[in-house]
Amino acid sequence: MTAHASQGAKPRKTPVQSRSRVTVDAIFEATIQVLLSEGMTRLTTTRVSERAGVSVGTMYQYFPNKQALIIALNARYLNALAERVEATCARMAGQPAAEMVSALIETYWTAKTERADLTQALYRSVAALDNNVLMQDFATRVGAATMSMFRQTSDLPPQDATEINLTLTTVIYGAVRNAFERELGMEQITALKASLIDMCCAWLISFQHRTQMTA
Amino acid sequence: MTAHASQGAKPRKTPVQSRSRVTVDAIFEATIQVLLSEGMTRLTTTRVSERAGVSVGTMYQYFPNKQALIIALNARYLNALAERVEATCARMAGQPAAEMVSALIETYWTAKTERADLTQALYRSVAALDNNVLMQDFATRVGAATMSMFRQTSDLPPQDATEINLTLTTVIYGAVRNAFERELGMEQITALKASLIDMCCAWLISFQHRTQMTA
DNA sequence: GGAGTATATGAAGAAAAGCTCATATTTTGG
DNA sequence: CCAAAATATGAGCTTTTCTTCATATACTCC
Repeated sequence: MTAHASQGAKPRKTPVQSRSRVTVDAIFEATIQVLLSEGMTRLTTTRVSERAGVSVGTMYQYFPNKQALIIALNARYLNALAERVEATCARMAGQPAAEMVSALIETYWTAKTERADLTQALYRSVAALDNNVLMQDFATRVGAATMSMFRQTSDLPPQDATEINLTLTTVIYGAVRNAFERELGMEQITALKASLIDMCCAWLISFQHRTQMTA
Repeated sequence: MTAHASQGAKPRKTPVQSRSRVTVDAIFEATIQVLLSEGMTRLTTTRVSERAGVSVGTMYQYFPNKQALIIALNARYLNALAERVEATCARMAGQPAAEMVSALIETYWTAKTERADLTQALYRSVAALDNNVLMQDFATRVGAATMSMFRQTSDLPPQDATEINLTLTTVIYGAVRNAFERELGMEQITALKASLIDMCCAWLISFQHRTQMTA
């Protein structure tokens, strides 16, 4: 992974001592705080390092530029999210499709809700990036996990897994994100989640009916 | 200066002569082009005015700052989109809910697909804005139109209109956006649209069943 | 303890972007 | 045709931001 480093997106140095690991963590934390309090446009290297309690030079020792910092932060977050989704997928293997959908939405929703402000801040920070391999990679990685899960339902033909996977993931990720962008009250959010689950399940059932007919 | 407009988001001057209207249009067009060719981070007042073939000063005569320009551009786009959705809603009043959903998705989808690159560029440009009343206003406006439409279905109880409206709009807008963010091939896009319509309809049917039972 | 490596510092140069204003040109209306 | 209003200009001032580098401090391990 040291080779192609497309746009200087790689860390300059990798921390080896414990204090530097602390430093890098502090920088990430500071980035989040600045993102939340000042917004993406006012996020500068100086502000971040100030907040982190380190000098600008230190920051540049680990991140070759601002973009790399944002990318790294998002990569970190997306990685954690992917791990959780993967865990859910593994856990639900072999279950009925409706259970899978429900668990998937629950996982995704919870991960986003835990820190709603951060979720939104990160959404915006990635959008500010011109290049966007991150989301693409995330989609591929998580797509593989859900795909393998849907192939192992107890109540759906495996040959439909591709269509099911594409549709469900698109709808779920999209709806969740949109739900966050509107600023809704708690009751609406909760109702929305329930409806989303219902909707996905209703579609799956209609799917089963169709395949039964053709069978 | 006039009364301190909220965040300087208002146009400084409103064009009255025809040549100035041409100028403003050119600025909007240039903004789009720069957005597409250079991306949001490299979009600067200088670059935009250069592309528009006017001087920077001229730009600042109509837009007090860069943010105002982006806001105005998006407002313009969202207004056009809202009008189309409103037209569809008006046209579909009294029809079966499934027809409504289908028409709504079709309208939204077409509007986005017509200029997919622009759609994506605008998504990013708004996201880069720290403050975001635009989307909120759009959601409210379009929400009113769809709400009124769903209240007039031939096959659904009007008291469920609120839940139906919130759920469907969230799912549709979210899914459409997500579909654009992944870079999918034509066949996948088409399949996705069909599935989305199916899914919404399946949910509506399940909804009808439930309300029939309680009735 | 000391040589060598890792990490931290922050003043300062360079680049970029935002924005203004004094001046010039065009249009309008009487 | 002329004065007032509208519109256009763009050099250049200001502010912000990025980034580097020479130097200093801390750690590791023999």
